[in-house]
Amino acid sequence: MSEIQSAPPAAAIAEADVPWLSDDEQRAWRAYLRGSRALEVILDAELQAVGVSLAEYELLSMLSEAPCLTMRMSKLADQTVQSRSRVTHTATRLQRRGWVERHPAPDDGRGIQLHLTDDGLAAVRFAARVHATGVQEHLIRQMDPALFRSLGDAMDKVRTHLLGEQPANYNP
Amino acid sequence: MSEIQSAPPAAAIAEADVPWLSDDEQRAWRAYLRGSRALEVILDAELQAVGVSLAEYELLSMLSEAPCLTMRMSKLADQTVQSRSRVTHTATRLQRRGWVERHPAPDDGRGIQLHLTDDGLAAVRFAARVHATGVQEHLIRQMDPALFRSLGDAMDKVRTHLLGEQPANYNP
DNA sequence: CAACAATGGTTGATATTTCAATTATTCCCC
DNA sequence: GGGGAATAATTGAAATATCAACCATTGTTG
Repeated sequence: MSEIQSAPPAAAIAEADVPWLSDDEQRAWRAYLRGSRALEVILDAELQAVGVSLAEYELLSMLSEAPCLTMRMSKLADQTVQSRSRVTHTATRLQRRGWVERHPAPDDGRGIQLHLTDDGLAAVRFAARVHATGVQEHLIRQMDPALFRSLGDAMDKVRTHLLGEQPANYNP
Repeated sequence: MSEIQSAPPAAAIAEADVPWLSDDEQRAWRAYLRGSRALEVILDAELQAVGVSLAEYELLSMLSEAPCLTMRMSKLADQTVQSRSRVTHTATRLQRRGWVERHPAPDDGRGIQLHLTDDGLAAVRFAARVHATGVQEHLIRQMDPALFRSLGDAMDKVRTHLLGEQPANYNP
């Protein structure tokens, strides 16, 4: 984010051989940064109000959709774009609440399968309603469907670029 | 995020009186979640590599554009969508590095003006190049200009909804 | 002008995240 | 089959973020 635009220091202009952002790009990027931050803040707060953080919810939600309510730690980390370490810690906390269990992976001695318990399923079902409502209200309702589709397309390109080809709802 | 789609538990379907997400919405929302997370991760990592976190960079960058390189703590918090407490802590760390100074606000006895030092300005100028390059590479280059504009528009609507009317580059 | 609410900012305890090892297992390949 | 590289997950310490309580000042109201 260049400080050059609103207070151009003579020295800095000379070295403009790197792709600065144009005014329009700058504006769009700022809107993105602030909007996405605010969105995450409110969705997290709404979930916290019912006792789950957004990060926790994402894990639980992935699990709830997985076959047998079970998924490997590393896949969970990949799909939620969280570090392995973070998933480990979060899983430990969820386990303390009795929402998940750890089981050794049958096929790979190094692996752990995280399994959603009945209590966990109940919790995530409840949270899912809160979350879906929030997404509708704060994101989808704020624009017409075409624009929302564009948003999805745009972010899908970013996702693909950074994370590779798997589609948004890939499971195996 | 409803678990209903890929593993519909009979019980949950009955209580469908809340706005679940449609398949398309779900896909777009997932793309957004993962894409935005991945984007933040990489932009943060690129900045960390030159010694600044994204959160720190945002503060420094705002300061660098402000008149007299100076801004009130609370405005900084508002504009970066961070809590006041967080801004306080971050400012303290930046101060330890000699990048910002605190001065009492002339007009309001409660207020503090954060001022960017010369070292801070140098640091943010350097970081800005890294950041702008990352935004170009990972976001802008990944889509055609029209789509990027749509992205900006979409997030601007979200921002307005959640944060109010101020435009993305409002200063006073 | 006295009370009292609201604002601006800080503080410190607590919770979470990151980071750099560490362990165990599997994969590869000679 | 043995040795080393890669992968899966965990650990604990350090960095950072959140939360609630707090102090000082300002604004408001009667």
